[in-house]
Amino acid sequence: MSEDRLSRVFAALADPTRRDLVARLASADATVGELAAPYDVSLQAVSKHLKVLEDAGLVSRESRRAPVRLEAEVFDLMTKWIDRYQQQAEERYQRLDALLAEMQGDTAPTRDTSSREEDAS
Amino acid sequence: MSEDRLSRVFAALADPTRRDLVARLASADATVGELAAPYDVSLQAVSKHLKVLEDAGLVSRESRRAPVRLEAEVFDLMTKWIDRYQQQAEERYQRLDALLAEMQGDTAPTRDTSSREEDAS
DNA sequence: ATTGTTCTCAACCGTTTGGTTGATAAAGAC
DNA sequence: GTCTTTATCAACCAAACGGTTGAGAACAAT
Repeated sequence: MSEDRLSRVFAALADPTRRDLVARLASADATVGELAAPYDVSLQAVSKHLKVLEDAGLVSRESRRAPVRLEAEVFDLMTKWIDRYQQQAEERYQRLDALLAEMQGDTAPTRDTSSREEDAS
Repeated sequence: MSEDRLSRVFAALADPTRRDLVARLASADATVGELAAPYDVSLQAVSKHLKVLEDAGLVSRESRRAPVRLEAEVFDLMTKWIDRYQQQAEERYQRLDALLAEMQGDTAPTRDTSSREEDAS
């Protein structure tokens, strides 16, 4: 289930350190050690963070000490989800605005396509 | 810090139930009770979920029993973050491709065309 | 004012998370 | 080979999470 995958992606990015790792990997691949250097947590902690990112599919490596690479395709998963509901919500607002405009400018509200919506009192 | 806000937004969306709530609110406002109905968890659990969404700024209400409304602007925060690094990563790939192309068309074949990474810095 | 209904608060419980330290595996360097 | 560096595994800990139940607050209705 890719639903579960979305959960993992969002959860992975909910941590500031992990978001920073992603941000840095966007400009250059880097080894675990290099990535860990700037933070004041242990290397093990960063290694764990990378595992979370890897399990979410946001990051990959060819071998143990190889540089970590950002997996940009996963971003599409998120944007697809976001865009869908953002668009849907915006359409609703537009419909609502149209309805209000109609009610105000004209006293013949006969056909309102958004009939299931309660009247915004 | 709006950095912290991003964390809250991503964390909020990391839960499938909360994503579903957002999905449903994208098509229509709804009260807590209405929102809770389809799930087999307690109303209190859903109320908690809504609080998480509210703290993240994803959702709002005018009063206690008023219908919950989706706050679409927050999506921009995410897409802005995502787009930035996605774009950055893509640019890197393009630069890398260009580099490889140059190296191949140019002098000695440096053999091993699949040695993609590093040295791009 | 009393009654219902709707929602939130509080306390609790098991699991997950982000961190630690210490030991161990794996890859390069000599 | 041996040694050193690099990264992971394992066990542990405190805090946060997602759920429960029970009590109480807030609002609508009579």
